[in-house]
Amino acid sequence: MGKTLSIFKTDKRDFEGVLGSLEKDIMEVLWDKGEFSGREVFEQIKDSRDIALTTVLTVIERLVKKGLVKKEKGDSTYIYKPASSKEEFSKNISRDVFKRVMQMSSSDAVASFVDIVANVDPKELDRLSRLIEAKKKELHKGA
Amino acid sequence: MGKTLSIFKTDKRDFEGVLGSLEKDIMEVLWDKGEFSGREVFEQIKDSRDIALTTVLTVIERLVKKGLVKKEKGDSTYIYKPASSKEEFSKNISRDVFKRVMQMSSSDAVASFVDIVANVDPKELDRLSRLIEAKKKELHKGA
DNA sequence: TTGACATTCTACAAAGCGTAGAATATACTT
DNA sequence: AAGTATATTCTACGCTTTGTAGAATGTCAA
Repeated sequence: MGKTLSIFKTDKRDFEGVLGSLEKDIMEVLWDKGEFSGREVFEQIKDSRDIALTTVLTVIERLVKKGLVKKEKGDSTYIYKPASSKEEFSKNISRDVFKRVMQMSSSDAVASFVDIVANVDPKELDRLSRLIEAKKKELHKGA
Repeated sequence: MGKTLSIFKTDKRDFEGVLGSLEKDIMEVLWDKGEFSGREVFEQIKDSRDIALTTVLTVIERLVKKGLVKKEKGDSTYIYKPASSKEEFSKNISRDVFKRVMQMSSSDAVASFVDIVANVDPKELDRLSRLIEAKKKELHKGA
């Protein structure tokens, strides 16, 4: 099986084009520990990349502006926290992405999805079935 | 229900970040008719946007470089054709997107997917069930 | 006041896309 | 062959996003 198109700008980005690579690293740190000062984030990251403190701060501020990170006054420094858990974030992104892909072509999308699930995580197929059944019932009930 | 995050760069792009808006318009024209000269594409597009011929040509060339469009010598001009049908293209993109989202968090993704399908195109739920059953059998068979 | 650390500002480079004029090539017409 | 029209290619600019980071400014304690 050849690799699929490699046309994606998103190839070099994470979380479906929402985050750049440094942004993602920072979010991971924050998600991991819940909250951190700018310097602490820097300390966590500087081992894996050669980077300046101010670079990290700049990017954190951008994340704040984007609404992905909350900034709160701590004792002597500001502290930053993720605006939502990684799970919620992932879920939101999935929803968004799926919605758009479905609108592109729902039948193709559905077929592809099953293939991918089977490929990436076959165990999820059962869960998927159950979720569908549940959803159907919910719909019939006119929920 | 608020709208989901609006953080996506892809908000202003089409086909999941693969195409810009003009690129997309051009692909649509080509998908629609199968093939066209540069000028013809321009003719099709110029009504909906105020644009120069060379702009269209430039972008078509970029699409050629990306491998999305094929360029062939015609009689007096080159003609351009989509490298793949819109369906195939969509499918490839879906696969890619799904794969990445699944890798992000397969369980969250699966749950979101069912919601979205139910939302966007409930009829697809049944098809989805059938596809899953088929896939399961296929897997058991050790295909 | 002088550091030391925190925070903000300002700035640059690279990439991707929309944009399009300038330059060049090719061919048709007279 | 010269001239004109059309086709194709080149070159380039602006805007946006992200990574990058130094300079400037703020704050607090010794």
